Amino acid sequence: MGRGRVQLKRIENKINRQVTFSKRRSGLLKKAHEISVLCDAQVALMVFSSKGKLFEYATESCMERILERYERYSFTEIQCATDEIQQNGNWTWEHAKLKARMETLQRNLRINLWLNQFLSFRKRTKNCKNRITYLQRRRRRKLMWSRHIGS
Amino acid sequence: MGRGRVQLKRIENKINRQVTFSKRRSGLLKKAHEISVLCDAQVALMVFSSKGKLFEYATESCMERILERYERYSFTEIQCATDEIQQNGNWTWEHAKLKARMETLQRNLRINLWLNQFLSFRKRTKNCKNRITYLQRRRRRKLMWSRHIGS
DNA sequence: TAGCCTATGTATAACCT
DNA sequence: TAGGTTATACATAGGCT
Repeated sequence: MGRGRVQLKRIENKINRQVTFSKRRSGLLKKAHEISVLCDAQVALMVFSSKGKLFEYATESCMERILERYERYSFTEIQCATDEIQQNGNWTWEHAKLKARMETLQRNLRINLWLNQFLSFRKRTKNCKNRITYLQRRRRRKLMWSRHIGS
Repeated sequence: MGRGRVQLKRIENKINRQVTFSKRRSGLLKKAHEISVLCDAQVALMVFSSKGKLFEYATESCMERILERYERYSFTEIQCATDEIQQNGNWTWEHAKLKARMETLQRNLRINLWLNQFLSFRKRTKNCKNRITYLQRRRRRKLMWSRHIGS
């Protein structure tokens, strides 16, 4: 598009690549939005630049719900695949695929576990801080009380 | 595009909507692929039709890795947000956002746990079946051996 | 449902600011 | 780095099969 045909290969000039990325990214997000509105579809789009910056679009700006839907979909797929394996005993064929998927899900689970640990750690830290503040306050109160009595 | 300008609103005619969806979907996937190649970007795209069918594109056809990256990114975001909360104590402002994110992640965790339980159940079932087959075979061997001795 | 055709609207490459 | 301009290439609406 534009002046001259484009070869479908990495743009070597860094500046051109950055400019093209910026322009095409906005085009892509626009098109994603259009199809979601025109055709009543749910769309989730994630774009990581080569520098690792994230740009995202999601229908009704609810990425989580769509990702969850994707996971459910994948889950159902695995269930079907496994049922198939059970039925026709074609274990070796689906094995690699299933194994790969499982590993990914276990990785995700690990990440989620991290997150939970992290959050509970934060919570504990916060509680701890609150506790300290409470104790300090109580001590101060006591001190003031004793002074009050003393006076 | 094409003959006549398009209003950005849901196409009411069901057949037109389906046709447009099909055409625009392929266009969107193509553009996603192009930006990923030209600009060295990682792209993950999920499109659910109004009927609930999933179409997806991912750079190097590895959706899992990109989703994982997204999760890591979100994780870092939460970490930053939480750090911010810790620093300036602006708890109430970020609380709702954080809580929503957490709920989603807990839901995802639950799904992952289900999946693991499901898969280990399948494995046990399979092991159990193998055990039965093994016992049947041993019994048969024994029987044949006793017949062999008897003859 | 998918594929081809063609007029037309859009996106965008190269360039400039 | 972002925003504006313009010539082109591309995408696609509506029609037909």
